[in-house]
Amino acid sequence: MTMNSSRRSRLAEVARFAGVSSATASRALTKPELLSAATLAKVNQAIDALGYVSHASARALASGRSGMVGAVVPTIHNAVFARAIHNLQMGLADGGVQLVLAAHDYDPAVEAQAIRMLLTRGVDALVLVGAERPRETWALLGEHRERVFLTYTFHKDFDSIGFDNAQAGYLAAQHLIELGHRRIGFISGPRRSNDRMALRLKGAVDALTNAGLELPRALITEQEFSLSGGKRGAVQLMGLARPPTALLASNDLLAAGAMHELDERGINIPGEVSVIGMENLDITGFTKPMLTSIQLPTEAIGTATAQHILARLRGEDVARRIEFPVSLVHRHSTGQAPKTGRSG
Amino acid sequence: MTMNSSRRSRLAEVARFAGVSSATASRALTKPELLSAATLAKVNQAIDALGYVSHASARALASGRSGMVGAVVPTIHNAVFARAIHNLQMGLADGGVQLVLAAHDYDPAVEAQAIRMLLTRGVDALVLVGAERPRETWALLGEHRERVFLTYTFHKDFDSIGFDNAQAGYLAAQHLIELGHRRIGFISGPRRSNDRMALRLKGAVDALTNAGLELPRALITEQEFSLSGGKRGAVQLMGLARPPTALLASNDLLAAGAMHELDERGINIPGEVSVIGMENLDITGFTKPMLTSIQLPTEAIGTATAQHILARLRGEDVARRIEFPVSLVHRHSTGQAPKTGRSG
DNA sequence: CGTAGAAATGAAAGCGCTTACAATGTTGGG
DNA sequence: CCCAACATTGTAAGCGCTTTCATTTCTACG
Repeated sequence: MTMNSSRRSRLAEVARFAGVSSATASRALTKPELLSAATLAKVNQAIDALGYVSHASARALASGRSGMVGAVVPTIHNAVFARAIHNLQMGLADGGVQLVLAAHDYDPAVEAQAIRMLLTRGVDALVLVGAERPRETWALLGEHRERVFLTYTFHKDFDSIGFDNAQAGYLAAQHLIELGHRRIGFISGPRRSNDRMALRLKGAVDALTNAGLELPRALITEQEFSLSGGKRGAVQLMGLARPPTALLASNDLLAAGAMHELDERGINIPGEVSVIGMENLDITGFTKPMLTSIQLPTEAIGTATAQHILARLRGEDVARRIEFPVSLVHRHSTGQAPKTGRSG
Repeated sequence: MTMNSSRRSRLAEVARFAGVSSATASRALTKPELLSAATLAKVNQAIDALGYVSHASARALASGRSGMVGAVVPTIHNAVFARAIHNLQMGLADGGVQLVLAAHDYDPAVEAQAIRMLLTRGVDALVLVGAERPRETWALLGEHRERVFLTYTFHKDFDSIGFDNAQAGYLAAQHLIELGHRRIGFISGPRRSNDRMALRLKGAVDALTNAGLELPRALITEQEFSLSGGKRGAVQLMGLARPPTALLASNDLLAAGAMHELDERGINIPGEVSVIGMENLDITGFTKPMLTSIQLPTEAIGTATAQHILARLRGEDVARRIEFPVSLVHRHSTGQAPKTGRSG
């Protein structure tokens, strides 16, 4: 029941109204369990009567805690991050913590700047994506070791929440290899400042190596994360003298874009060329044929990160590392490699 | 050049190091033009030497300005909002302002709560989407009239940045009408707490009315924003005794999902049924046939909102209302209505 | 009853910065 | 050479809250 209209009331006024000291009024907000039931009730009544709203900056200054968590992500256009951020924000909100968001579009300088800003801002925790960044940025982060949380990759010095990107690449390649494919084209997302991509590629290479195969440079193409990027990737790979019999894309959007191109060229999927993606987005059910993909725990990362941070802020002792599994979801875009390759 | 490792240094130390008062040191940060070049240089040198980083909460408390802008959006999964937020954040960052983000998943109670939290937080500006919310929430916003910025719709009492949603619906329907369609099915996104959807629908109805046509209830279906939602919408509408000859979806994802369903039913697009979407996303170029859509100024909204807020914070006098145009992008999913309807 | 120890409350000192207001130094016209 | 007017810098009072430490009030037990 807000009464006074203009000036926001102070805690001191609440205290006076309730007939207690401002220390007690403050405790009603932060540590109610320290007060007797009667006092607490009086203060809360005063708060209602005056329509009191606490002043976040003042609290932050006095307590040293800001009640905010910062997150610096490459972009929120990518569904992977959109999901994770969404869950992160929702989870934090449940704990009364606000999310300050910054994106950097894969530019390390912008990321560094954002990190600096958020640290200045005094966020209680800082969520970052990946582990690839310039030495100076790491140095800065090192000074705030206990507030920094890494996602999508692991790092021994920081709390990390993620999954095994290499394993994701491995599973995808393994699947294709088992289907008899020997020449596999890899459509990667931007690899600059993006260790996840490098790891997925590495996993695929490992699988191939284990099978006595190779992934020549020519069969790797790097494209921006989009349908168009996937299309361009397919154009490039299928334009080779000896095109691959399978396309491994490091996300579903790229895979769907590639399928579009194959379709336009009249190439049968998976009869002539198999395609596999990653992330297991909605779109996998809407391609023709439906897209085989690697399920990544993107939502889980957001939720788990929120939980984890909240627990840490509460002072609980929690695991320094949370790893989620990845798995293959076999649909219809992958099949046996064609009997005879298109070339010698 | 950071020197002292542990304790973060204070402005007072900088002042001492530079041999000036702390007021002067402060001015070096906030109003450098008030200082003589020599003094400014001394202070900046001290700042470097001590690796000084200002304390945001302290500044906020003392100055009454937080350097943060809050945004409360329905969700960041929807590409429309993801884009706008991305641009908003980037634009604000250029002005040294941080973005605090909250999503509410179209739940008015959650939105109200988020608004309250952000206002408590003392954000310098608050960006909201749409104008449909409970009376109490409006009352709260009314108390902060000068900090609230509305996007995607207009409101006479608040600064607004958006476009004419009704016009978008009108254009789409008009296009179909001109192609001879008389029975148009409308696939809407969630309309609860979402005035944009209501407006788009209204625009379509207006266009139909102007042409002496109607949009019966049965031809309107409400689905969640996703490919699957679009598919379900098509299932529903095409399952009618007299199915429509055109589908108007209030976003491209819905339209693409609907096309998928039509395709599975062996219905030719646009020969038998035309489909039109809105937003003009990437995906319009990847459906078969390519999707006709209404171009919405989503990126512009983010960028413009950032500019606008920054200008306001600088105390500049700027327009209270910014409206961007929408336009039809004709591709291949819409065509002449079939000569003979499927029914009497 | 008296008293040790716990529970509840209060007094007051900041948290690190900004900003009126005051004080000092400069400049140029009369 | 004096003084108004301006340009710089300093003094000090907060901004609104939390929290340590001290004090008072209970509780329970001998």
